[in-house]
Amino acid sequence: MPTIEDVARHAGLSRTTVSRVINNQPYVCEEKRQRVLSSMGDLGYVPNSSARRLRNKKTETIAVLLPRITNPFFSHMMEAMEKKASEWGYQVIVCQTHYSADKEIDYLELLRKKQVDGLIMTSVHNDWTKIEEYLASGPIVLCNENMEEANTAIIHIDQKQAAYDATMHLVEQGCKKLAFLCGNTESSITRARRSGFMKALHNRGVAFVEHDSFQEAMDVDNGREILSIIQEEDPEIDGIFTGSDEVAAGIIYEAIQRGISIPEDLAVVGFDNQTISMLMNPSISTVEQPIVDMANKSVEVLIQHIEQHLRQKREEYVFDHTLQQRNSTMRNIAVPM
Amino acid sequence: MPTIEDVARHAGLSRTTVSRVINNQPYVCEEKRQRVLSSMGDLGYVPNSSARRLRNKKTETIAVLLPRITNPFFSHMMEAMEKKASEWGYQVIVCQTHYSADKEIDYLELLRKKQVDGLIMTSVHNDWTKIEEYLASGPIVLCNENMEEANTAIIHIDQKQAAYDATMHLVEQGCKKLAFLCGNTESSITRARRSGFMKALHNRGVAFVEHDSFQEAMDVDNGREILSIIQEEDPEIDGIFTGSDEVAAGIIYEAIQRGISIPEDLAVVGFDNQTISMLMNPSISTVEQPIVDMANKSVEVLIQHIEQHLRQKREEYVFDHTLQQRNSTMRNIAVPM
DNA sequence: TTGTAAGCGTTATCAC
DNA sequence: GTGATAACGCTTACAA
Repeated sequence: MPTIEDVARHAGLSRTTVSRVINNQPYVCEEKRQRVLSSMGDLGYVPNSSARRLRNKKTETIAVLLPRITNPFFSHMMEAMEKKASEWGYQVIVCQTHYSADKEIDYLELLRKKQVDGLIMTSVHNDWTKIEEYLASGPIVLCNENMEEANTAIIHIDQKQAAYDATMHLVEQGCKKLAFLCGNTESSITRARRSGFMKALHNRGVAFVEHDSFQEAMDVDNGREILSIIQEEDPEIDGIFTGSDEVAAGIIYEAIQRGISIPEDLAVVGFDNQTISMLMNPSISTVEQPIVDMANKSVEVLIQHIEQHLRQKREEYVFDHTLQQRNSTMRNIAVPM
Repeated sequence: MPTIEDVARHAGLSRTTVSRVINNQPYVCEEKRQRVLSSMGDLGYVPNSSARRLRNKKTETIAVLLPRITNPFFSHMMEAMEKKASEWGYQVIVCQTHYSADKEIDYLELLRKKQVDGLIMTSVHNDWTKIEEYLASGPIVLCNENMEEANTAIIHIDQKQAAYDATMHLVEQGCKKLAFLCGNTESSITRARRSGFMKALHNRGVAFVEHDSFQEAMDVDNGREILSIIQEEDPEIDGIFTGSDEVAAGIIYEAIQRGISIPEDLAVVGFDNQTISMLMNPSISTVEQPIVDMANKSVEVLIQHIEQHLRQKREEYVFDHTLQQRNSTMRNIAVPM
């Protein structure tokens, strides 16, 4: 592979001049500019990324941490983030934590090694005090989680209000005994949603059920298992708040197998308005989040922080959610499927 | 940020010795090794990735090209690839081509810039002769596509046989007039599947329909539109081969809206055995590919090529597929849902 | 407008 | 065992 030195020699000029041409800098006359350009062409020269990164102290790369890319919520986040980053000339490294605090730390280390200029976390599995240490090495943006103590940019919806809205909807449809499901037990999201759920119940005096296995509800299989448990242990439950459309889909699938009718016997509300929520039969009522807008904002804020060396300052962006009412909850009013 | 120089000074030793400790090299006595280790701890030293990349001429990073990460087929590929790469200590850059040949070239350039050590393509939008030029800069593995001319490692299933199997299944269920849908028109996959589809028809003398809009069928919305077109233009079609479960789901969704009964009026077969194919009601018959195995193999082969400097040699790995028969096609025999 | 030379933070070579 | 020193390929003062 030819280096800048080779190009300079071939063009009969100095490395400096070649460098100026590469970087579109002024102070190089048109004739020499052309000579450099044609030498670059002749030799098939391409600037070496590693050398530039070392010299310029920037990588033009960001890392995006998420649990698993197969979860549609996160793949939609990633799609938008990669697209936006690419527009700004940044590369994106995928970092799947698989819900592990240790893996999360491994990926945060990318910041200290200077392998990335900045990092977006869409899920959090360590305490903020632990994560905060990494802010010294580069900017971190939280997208989705809202940690109260976090002194950095955070992008999210009002999870408490969203859960409240969804739960109130179940209550209004006449549910008398509700179950609350969530993913990662200790996340800020779960705490906020639980609090919104409880608030809605409190207002109406409806009963609810806690169960250990309702604490790790992430995917279709979890949803199926949970419906089985509910049938065995507490068949009186007639309404379920789930934290994801996949879990809701699993519940509905299993309910159909067992001849339980949705929404009459059991109303179910999902989260995220994924394609599956529209496709299921019955379709799934769900809370819609503006995923693409949130993703775009996260990347913009991160790149701004990178380029302006901002850090250690809380900066909050709250996006709006909307409740999509569909057939998995609508008991009173007939809704065209 | 402290450098190796700072650590050396703090420990009262040379950079060389510190470097030896960092890289677990021999010829450093235990006492000094400890002194270095504790200096590193005191200063919070972390080796700078850019400097290492320049010096060692390797990035320990690979790029994975795919159309869109939200497509479940590709997100499952990516999940497995990132996991496997991570086990080997490699980072993964996501490169979404959005079906564009130009974007594909932009990402191939990562190889020439030495920003990645190697690259996996899961879809191809340029001619092989164009892509081949990049082999000079680093290894490329094709996972999913099978280009006949490609002199590199390729991992795939027998798409022709898979399409043949799926089509024969439709024929055996009594379909008299079939439609063939596919994604990217000019891909090797489409060519192979079309040829398998035709072979099955040829054997049985069944009719089939071509239509321009059947050529860009990638997602749920495309599926819905296509069913509308079929209803208007050729309602006699009673069996559809789709290249993806999402398209099949869209077709089924729209068919239900219109009161068309599946599989009696219309049998539909999907591809990939995604979650959606099990969840839909009726469930979708589909061709299963061993995505995770293919992804793992691709990463292993790529890393082997990187570390052993192999290149320019055709090397083919063909994986087995299986047809999952479900309710979207099973007319004769009742299958428990 | 152009070129010389220093240095980004590592690691490999070679001498001690 | 240990330590100077010279790269790796690039950019940027500073000089000319």
